[in-house]
Amino acid sequence: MTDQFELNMDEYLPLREVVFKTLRKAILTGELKPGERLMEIHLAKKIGVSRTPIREAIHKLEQEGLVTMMPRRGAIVAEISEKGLRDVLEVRRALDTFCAELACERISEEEKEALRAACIDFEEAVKTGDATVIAKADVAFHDIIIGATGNERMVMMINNLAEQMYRYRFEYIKDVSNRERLIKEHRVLMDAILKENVIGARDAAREHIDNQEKSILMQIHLED
Amino acid sequence: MTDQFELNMDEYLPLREVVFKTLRKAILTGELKPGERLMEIHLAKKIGVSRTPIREAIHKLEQEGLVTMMPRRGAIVAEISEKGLRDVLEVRRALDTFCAELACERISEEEKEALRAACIDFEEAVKTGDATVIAKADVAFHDIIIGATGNERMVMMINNLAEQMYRYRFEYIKDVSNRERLIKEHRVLMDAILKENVIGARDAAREHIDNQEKSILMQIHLED
DNA sequence: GATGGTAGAATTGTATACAAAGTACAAAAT
DNA sequence: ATTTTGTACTTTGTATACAATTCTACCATC
Repeated sequence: MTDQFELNMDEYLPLREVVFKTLRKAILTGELKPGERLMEIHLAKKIGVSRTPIREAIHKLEQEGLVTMMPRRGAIVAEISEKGLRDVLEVRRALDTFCAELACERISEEEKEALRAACIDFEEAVKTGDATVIAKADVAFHDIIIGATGNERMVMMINNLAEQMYRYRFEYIKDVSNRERLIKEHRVLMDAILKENVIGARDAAREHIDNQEKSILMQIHLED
Repeated sequence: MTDQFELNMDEYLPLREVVFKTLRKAILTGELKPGERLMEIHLAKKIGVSRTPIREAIHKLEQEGLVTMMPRRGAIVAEISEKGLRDVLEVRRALDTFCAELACERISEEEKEALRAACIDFEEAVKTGDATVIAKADVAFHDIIIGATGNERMVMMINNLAEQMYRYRFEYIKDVSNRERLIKEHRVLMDAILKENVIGARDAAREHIDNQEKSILMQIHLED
């Protein structure tokens, strides 16, 4: 009587989506480096499809801000300037602090429980020392807060902004010296939200982004 | 000695862009109504191009949130729910208040002058009574404030959010009873920014969006 | 040596062809 | 009368062909 026949009838994914995900991953992991050209025929041959889905995927990546297109001369992996990063972080600061406020007002009991669990998961992840695991746990923690706003548009927009910074964020997490601070910041943010302390949550969220910005900008400057 | 040779070397626009703009305008003006199907062959014949640029334009519209696609069954003009509108407005509230704050801190003398001019232009536009003219002057006024932040990403994101609501916003402006209030709100917001009164600017921006939300939601409910 | 022009290759933009899936509707079955 | 099913017709997804533009390299000219 249950939906036991809910077997995945919807396993179809257009090739353009497959290609899109493939290329996005390649960009976010650094396999495709900023400035590198994306040539349709080459990618088509490499991935084993025709040019059409490649083009559609590249256009989607352009909309996401991960590639830059110039008419009649193709696409390159987007180069993000320091100014661009600052801009992204500035928007995130506005949205994340707002999310923290909203979360205080709207978070449900289930979400509170999930938040506690995610906070502990994050601390466990730090213990493993694996940056990939830590990054995932970090994303999960923040997703709960953002999701607690109940605002799907907000979720989409913040996810997109986060994507822009994925590479730098990952480097930030790899830096062991940041990890204890991250744990502390998560705790402060969580406690404020659990107590529905709006001002405390907002301040904690701002502090969290500020520190992220400092580290990322420092790291960028080191790269020269 | 000026840039008098800046002649439009870049008059080339890919067909996909032309089609995109055409369709977007049709959606925003209500010529294509929410729920209406966008069929590639029909549009191709109507506009006089092949399916390829049509497809690319539709995909772009999907990314902008103006159309909804279902794999293998095509695209429809996006239907925006009341919840969706509330969500958009909520994000705008966060961003617009933040922009107002930033504008106080960063606005240049030239931008202050432009803001004064735009405010007067808006009042003049209201006198004409033409909703299209008013809407344009309104957009110009807000564009100066957003632009004063110097954050290009912010500009892009707010523009996209504004686009989602264009139809409703337009109805709002058409309602004569709102116009005097709009003038007053613009004045209050401008004065706060010119005086670099951060708190006043933020409050004025919030009030501005709150009133917009009230009117738009009321209008939606009337439509039933 | 620098400049400019030209042929050819490479690449993107657009159109079209073909395959696969979805839709609509009428005839048949219950 | 309602549901099922078969079939013709649309429509989308992908591949490929062709056109237009840009890039590259080389040669001629100054």
